[in-house]
Parts: sequence; C-alpha cells; structure tokens
Amino acid sequence: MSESEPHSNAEQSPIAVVLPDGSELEVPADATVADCAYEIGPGLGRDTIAGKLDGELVAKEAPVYEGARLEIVTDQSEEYLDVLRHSAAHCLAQAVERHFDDVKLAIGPPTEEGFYYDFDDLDVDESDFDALEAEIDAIIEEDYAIEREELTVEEARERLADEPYKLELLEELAADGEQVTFYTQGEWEDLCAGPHVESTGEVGVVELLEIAGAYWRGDEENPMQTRIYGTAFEDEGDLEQFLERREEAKERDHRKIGNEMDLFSIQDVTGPGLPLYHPPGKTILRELEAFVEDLNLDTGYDYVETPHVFKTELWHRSGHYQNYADDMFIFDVGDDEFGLKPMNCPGHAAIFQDHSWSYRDLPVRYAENGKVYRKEQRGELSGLSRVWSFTIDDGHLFVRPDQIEREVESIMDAIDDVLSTFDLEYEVALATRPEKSVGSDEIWERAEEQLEAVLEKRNIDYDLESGDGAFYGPKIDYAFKDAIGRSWDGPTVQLDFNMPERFDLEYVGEDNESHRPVMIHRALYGSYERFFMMLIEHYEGNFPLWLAPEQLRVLPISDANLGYAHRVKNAFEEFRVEVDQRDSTLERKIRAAHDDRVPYQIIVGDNEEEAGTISVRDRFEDQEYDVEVDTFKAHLERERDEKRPAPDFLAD
RNA sequence: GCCAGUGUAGCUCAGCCGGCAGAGCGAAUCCUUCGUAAGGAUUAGGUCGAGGGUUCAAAUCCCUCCACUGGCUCCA
Repeated sequence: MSESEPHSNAEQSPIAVVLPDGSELEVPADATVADCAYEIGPGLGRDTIAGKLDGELVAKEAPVYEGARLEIVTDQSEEYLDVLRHSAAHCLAQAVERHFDDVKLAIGPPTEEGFYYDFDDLDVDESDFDALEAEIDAIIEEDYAIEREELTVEEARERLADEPYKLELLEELAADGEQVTFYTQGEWEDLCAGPHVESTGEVGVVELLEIAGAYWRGDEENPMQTRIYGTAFEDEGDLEQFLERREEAKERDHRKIGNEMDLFSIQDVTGPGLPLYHPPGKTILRELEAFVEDLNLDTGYDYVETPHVFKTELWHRSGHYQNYADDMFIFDVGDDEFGLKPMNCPGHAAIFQDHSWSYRDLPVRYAENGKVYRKEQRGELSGLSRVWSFTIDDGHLFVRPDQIEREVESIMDAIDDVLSTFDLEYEVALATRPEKSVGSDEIWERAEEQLEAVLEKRNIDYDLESGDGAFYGPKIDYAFKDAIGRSWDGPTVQLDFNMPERFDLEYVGEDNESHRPVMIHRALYGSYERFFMMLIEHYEGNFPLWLAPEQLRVLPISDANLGYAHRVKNAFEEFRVEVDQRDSTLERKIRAAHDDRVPYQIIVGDNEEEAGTISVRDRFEDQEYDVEVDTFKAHLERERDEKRPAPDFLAD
C-alpha cells in the first residue's frame, strides 16, 4: 500500500541488489522491494505486486538487503498467480468464518494447482461448496482493500487470543523478530507474511475442489484439521482450461483405461495392492520384459532367479530387518521366521558370495525381473502406482572401484535407450554423501568423482543434490515427463558400499590380497507396475504397434467376406491380429476397433477380395485402399522392430 | 493409520424424503449383408460391497466392517 518514493537516507551508505539481467541497482539501505521497483521505473513501481528476494516470494513492503537477487513481481509474472491464490485462500477463510461459528484458523497457502486453507472445529462437506463459493464471489464483488499492517508480537498476541494455531505460529515468529504482519480485508484479518493482491476484487475466479483431512503442521501426532482445497485464476477461461486439464488427466487414468482395455484388475478377493494381469496387460508387460532383456544381454548381464520367500536371517544380514521390518510380510514356519522379499539385492549378494572371484572376473552383472513385496499403508495403495507386490527390472553389479565410471556409463546408455524409445524427456540429479553414511572417505570421494565425470563427459545438465544420497552410497536419479507434462520418478543408479560389507563380499586383486567390491543397484524402468501405469497414461492407452495387445483387426464388410478376412488374418499371423466377425455394420466395426485402441484396421470387402488386396486404416482415421499384403507386412515388421512410437504406414 | 466422499448388471450410471430392481452401452439370439465412428428386434444378466439393527416392509434409515477415490501421514 505504501507507494512511497525511495527514502533518501544520506546517513547510511547505499546497498546494491542484483536484478534478473545481472545488473546491479544501488538503493538506500532501508529500501523496500517497492522502492527498488520505483527506482527502476515509475511504471514498474506502480505495477509492483510483490517481489522475490533470492528466489523467495516476499511482500513489496519487505526490505531488501545487500547483494540480494531481486525480481519484481507484477501481474505479468508467473508468481502473480501464487499471490492471487494466496489472497483467494483468505477469501475462502473469510467466507468460512461468515458461515460457520467458532472455527479456528490454521494456515492457508497457495499450492502448485491452487490453494488450501486448514481449519479446526469446522464441520463442512461438499454440499456447502455452493454457499461458500457464493460467499467468496460476494467478497470478491465487494472489492475490499487488502491492507497490510505491521504489529509488534505483543499486539498480535492480543488480536489472536481466540486463534490457538495462529498463536502457536506467532510464538515461533516471535523468536525471529519483534514485528509481524497482518492482512485485513473487510471485517476479516489474518496473521500472514503475504504478499497479497491489492484488493479482493483482483482475485478473479475461485472454484472449491475438495475437502480433505490434514494434520496440523503435517505431524501425525497433532490433531487432524479440515482442509478445503480450491483453485483460483485471473479469469474464467484459465479456470476452464484448468478443469479441462484435470478432466484429461482423469480420462488418461490408468485404472480407467486398464479396465477398459482389460489390462489388469485388483480385486477384493485377492487382496489390496495385489494386481492381477489379464492377457492383454501381460502381453504389454512381456514386450517390456523382452526389451530390457535384450538390453541386459547385450551389456553383459547374467540372468539369475531368486525365490519370493527367504528366511529372515538374510534380512538380518543385509540390514533390512532392522530398518524395514514394519514394511515386510513376515511369518513363522515351524521354528523359523520367513519373510517375503522387499528387495532383490540381498539374494543377488548371496549368489555372488557363493563363489570366489578374481579381479579378472569383475564386473559381475546379475539381472532379474524380481517380484518384491512391501506392506505399504493401506491408504497409500492406489491402482498400479502404489501396490503391495511389484516387479523390479532389477540389476546388481559387483565391480572394482576403478570400474565404476565405465559401468555407470553403460547403464546410462541403456537408460537413454529406454527413455528415448518411449519419447520421454528427462532430468537427472546426482545425490551425494549424506551426513550419516557408511564407507570410507576415499571410496565416497572416488565414487562421487566418477559419477560426476560420467555426467560431465556426457554433457548432461544435472542437479546436484548435495547430501541427498543414500547412507550406503551416492546415486543418480532420473525424472521424466509424460505426454501431458507430468513428472515421474524414473530409473536410478545407486552405488552401495554397505551391502558388500555386510555380506563380506570379496575378490582377489592383482596383488593377491582380498578386496571389497562396490555394488551397483540399477533399474531401467524402476518397477514394471509404475512404468506400465505411466505408459498407459502417457499413451492414453494408444500403445505403439510393438506394445499393442491387439495390433491388427480385420474388418470384413459383409459376412460374404469372412472367409477372405480369415485368410488375411493368417497372412499376418506373426502379429497379434483378430477378425471382427460380429454381425454388424462396417461403421460399428470401425467404431469398435477405434474404441479398443487397435493401431491398424484392415478392411476387406468384395473389391479387396477380387483384387487380392487389403485396405488399411489407422487409429488416426487415415486410410489407403488397394494395399498389397506384403507391402503392409514389410512395413509392420519395420514399425514393430524399430519400436516406432505411433502407427506411421499412412503418414506422409 | 487419519479426514472426506463413493460402492446398484461385464462397463457407465439412475433409483436413495422406505412400498415389485431400472436405463444406455456391451453380450447372446433373430432380422438385416451392409464401403468408412452406433440399422432393427428379442433375450439373458443383480446376495443393490459384507454383516448386524430399526420397521408390516430396507438398495433407501441407523451401527460395525471391507474395498475404492481424493487428500494427510509415511516411504531405502
């Protein structure tokens, strides 16, 4: 609110802030964000909504400091939406307090998709949304000025006497300094750091989305509060777009498509989080398995197989029991305790250990499509994304310390291969030694250097996540983006100095002394379940030819062409092909093939039968008549073997 | 585990202020033999998630449980 000109304070020496273009701006020592904006230009000064200091969103009244990287936030900035939504959260809280008595306020920040506000002692359900939205609209209509006030902690304490949660926050803020800020709109006020838009009229359109429970401060020990989620945009059009995107994500939901395409089911009788794969789903999984199997065999992996159940002695040895027992399925058999494996690595370490090794034998590379079992919290289970049983395309390498770089590089080649096959863009992060860790300084240093060397050599732009590594070793994590821009955790490469220690793994070196190998855990997909889920949503069920459960469908125009249709089917028997022999019209058959997401339809009628040709139609509704069977077959073979992302026989 | 919502035919859903269990799609059968995204008719298909309670009567109201959805929390 203070549109003051820059203070001229000749007594204090000026300070400098860094602007986004890299230039420095000199301002008086007591300058605020707004002052800086006015210094840059009066237009910008007037448009200033908030600022960012070293990346942190702050009110325009916030003081700047020497050397700060300053960005001015106007209604053109990306951050503007955050500010607007924060104000929308206030409007929600104001509306709630108008409609419900004795509600206690907690916090109400903006989020990536909108905002929420947490309340205690609020009994609300979605049938109240209409009334609350109407109230919010009224508040926006009223166009209350949103006023910022600075108060001392004492004053704030008085005003917040009825708000226990706010008081709790205040006590923490009190430790930091003597001033806190309040924002007021109409009769409503809140302890809040801001920033906010100038008035409620600027909030635009608000839509409430859902009600959820949330623990105060995210701690299970604390009371559960009522959280109302909503979103806000500058105008109706943006909101519509948002709702459409949400709808699109829903359309792509792998549970919906998995059901439609008969890919898998998770049934009450068989238990939660335990997916059953139906033939079409397993067909896709088998193609995925074959793909990594080729990659693995090409890069020198040997396949091994380990049981699903082990004596828990193995997990005591590996250390999983101590840290992981709560998430394991454990049961007694006679006097012994057994458990379902939550990971494949101890089994692989046990295989390695059953042998003596020379330095010449390394690296040893084991691969297994290993099914593992983890007893996740029930509320966490969701479709294929979080399950109790899943299969990892697991690989474990036992290498000499000097081999790390080469091996990691070859793993990254394979990951590249996989992700590019599915048209997935990715980001890479290197996570380094955390505070608590096992392994010597030398081995950590050497390993991290090698990982960095690989990343540098490959010219990969990566995030350094310092201290984020596992306690047993550093790792490289991949995250990729799907067709509608959502980000997923992808493959990882993890070095492990702990397991070799625990299993006392050794090899005999050139010096005839025994040495400790380094273990590398890697997966190309991660888990088949997660990757499958992601692919279903990525492709919206429209799988590329090589993955499609039904690759071709022959549609006879009338029953008179059924015989020819079957002869055509036989000609394509190396593919997954069906004949639609239902008694219905061609239109219906085309529609059905389309709904079933079959990549190619082969249409045969009298014309084709007489000429001995076929008509080819793809899922994009393109069609070519009079195609020779061999021509199409040759194309299909190439399309399948090259794993092309979409049917392209009819592409120009 | 916690908060809120949902659970009815293979699928999508209606019925829910108590009174005979419904529709569309799909399936089967028949008519139709069809040239590029729904031709017509008939039939079958249900422990209304499970258990208990209230009532003359429960899909509907109440209680308990289960599962699912969205969050929270947790996550090597």
